[in-house]
Amino acid sequence: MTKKQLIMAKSIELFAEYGLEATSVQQITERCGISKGAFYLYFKSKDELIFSIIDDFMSSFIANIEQAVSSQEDRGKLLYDFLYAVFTKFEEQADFAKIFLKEHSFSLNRDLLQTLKNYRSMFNRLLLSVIQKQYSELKADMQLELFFSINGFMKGYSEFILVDQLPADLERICRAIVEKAGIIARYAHISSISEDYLEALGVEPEISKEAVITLLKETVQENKHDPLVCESAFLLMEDLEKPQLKDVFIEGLLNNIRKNNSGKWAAYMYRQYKMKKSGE
Amino acid sequence: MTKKQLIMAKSIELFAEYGLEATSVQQITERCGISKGAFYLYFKSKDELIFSIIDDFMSSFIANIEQAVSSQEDRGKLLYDFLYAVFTKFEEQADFAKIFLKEHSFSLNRDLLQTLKNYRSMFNRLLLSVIQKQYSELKADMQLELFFSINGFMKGYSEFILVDQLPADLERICRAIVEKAGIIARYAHISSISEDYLEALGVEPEISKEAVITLLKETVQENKHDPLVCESAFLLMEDLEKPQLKDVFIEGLLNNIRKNNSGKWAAYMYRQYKMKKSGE
DNA sequence: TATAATAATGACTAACTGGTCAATTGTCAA
DNA sequence: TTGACAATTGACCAGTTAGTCATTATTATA
Repeated sequence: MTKKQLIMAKSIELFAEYGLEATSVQQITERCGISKGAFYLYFKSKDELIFSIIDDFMSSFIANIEQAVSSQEDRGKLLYDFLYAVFTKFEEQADFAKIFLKEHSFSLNRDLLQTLKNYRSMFNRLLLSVIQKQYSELKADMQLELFFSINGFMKGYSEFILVDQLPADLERICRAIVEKAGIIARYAHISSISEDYLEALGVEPEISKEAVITLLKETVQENKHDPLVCESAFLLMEDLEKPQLKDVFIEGLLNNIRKNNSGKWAAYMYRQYKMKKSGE
Repeated sequence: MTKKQLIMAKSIELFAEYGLEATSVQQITERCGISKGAFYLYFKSKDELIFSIIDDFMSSFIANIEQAVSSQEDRGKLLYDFLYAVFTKFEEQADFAKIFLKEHSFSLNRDLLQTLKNYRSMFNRLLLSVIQKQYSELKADMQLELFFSINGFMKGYSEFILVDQLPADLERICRAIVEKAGIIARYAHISSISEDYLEALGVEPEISKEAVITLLKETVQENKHDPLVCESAFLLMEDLEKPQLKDVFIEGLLNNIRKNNSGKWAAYMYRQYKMKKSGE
């Protein structure tokens, strides 16, 4: 573990315990057993550290869910996989999830707020797409109802798992939520919120070709030793500049690079970029 | 508006915008147009201010809900009334609700945390009792499921109303939630969480006779001019010391004192105390 | 071993925090 | 107009914060 990773890991512990504001750089360096100066060798500021932590977690969070969902062929199991991916990650990274759950927006840097907003809308879009696939027979307004319901269930159970720290059977929780979603889809009729809100939910973030290439390059950096990943990434970059490969090949290449979080994230953003392109 | 109320009102605005920690006493006094010294004439410390704000809101919040629920004869409408009372209060006091929604626990005074926990469990008990009455045919484990579901719905919609600040039709939202609760009660079978958790949800706080009397005295203080309230409060105090009145009279006296928040709160705590007594 | 390059330190600064209190201002009865 | 009392002020204190930088320790290289 590099010193940078050490700082991030220990910071997450402290942030989860005391909060972002109330944790001082001093405390962080003490827990890491390094000097204050050393901290500033790895991060320009406390804000940058917070940004790194959130960005790190959220990108791998989104990428994980996306992978879980995209690898599920059976439409009837999509929501289950989605939920299971969410809760597993939450349980795995309980400390981070606590920060995320509790610290909503206050006193965060503007850029960070915007980034968080982007991630939230990515998450919303993922959940929405799951609902649209698994409950395709529903009208838009009732899909929105389902969205709110499932979101609520997730919030409630997250708090249960994280705050109360009680042992929970994730599979059972997911099955219970899926059951409830199913019966709501089947029997509910009253819509609570205008379906116009659907648009506001998952505002597409701007993704530039350059941003995707940067992500691919990072993936290459982190997988220097793995020729399969590197070659796949280079081919993908080429195809971004001059599209000629068939979709099936691209999907294969994307699967090749999904070896770690950085690769999963690059793959996710690649697809988003492509989808946006083809939509135009 | 007294200066104390002014400080509280302006503080709520600032806390909702920047958070409890990030708002300084300086900022508060500036917004109020008073000096720093003046602040400390009305509050011993910043902590005491925060405590006052939370205590003020929460006691009236709980008391309001309790009144709404206890005055509803039709069991089928209990949940609706409960939800409507919750959301109305949230919309009314959006700034406070934001604080409450966002600021979960970090770096708060121990006493304050305990107080918050007490209020939360009062809230939980209220919701549970509503569920137990309106869905009395359900087994305990499915009542717990309902509790989690409704809690989730409330969280989701609260965020929608407060954070996104969109115009919302409260009645429609409440009807939609009640419908979903009904559907879940009717068709759901998978329980996600052991029903043992029911006990942990609404741990009864300790209520002493003295505490209730103090509340009654405060009510008298705030309603000096109203002989009906004063007389009722005194009779209630007497009956606490030497119980002799029939329940129906006590209920009447309690209704008499429910003229303002302080009275509602005293009435709520009186009943809680009585219920605990009779349960022993 | 000697030298260059890199990593790490911790005393320091300037800004801000919650909280205090001697000094000032405002009020009102005599 | 005076004087007693209460209300109000803001300079001030001790403590903490994020962030800096001259100095020192460690490592790699020749």
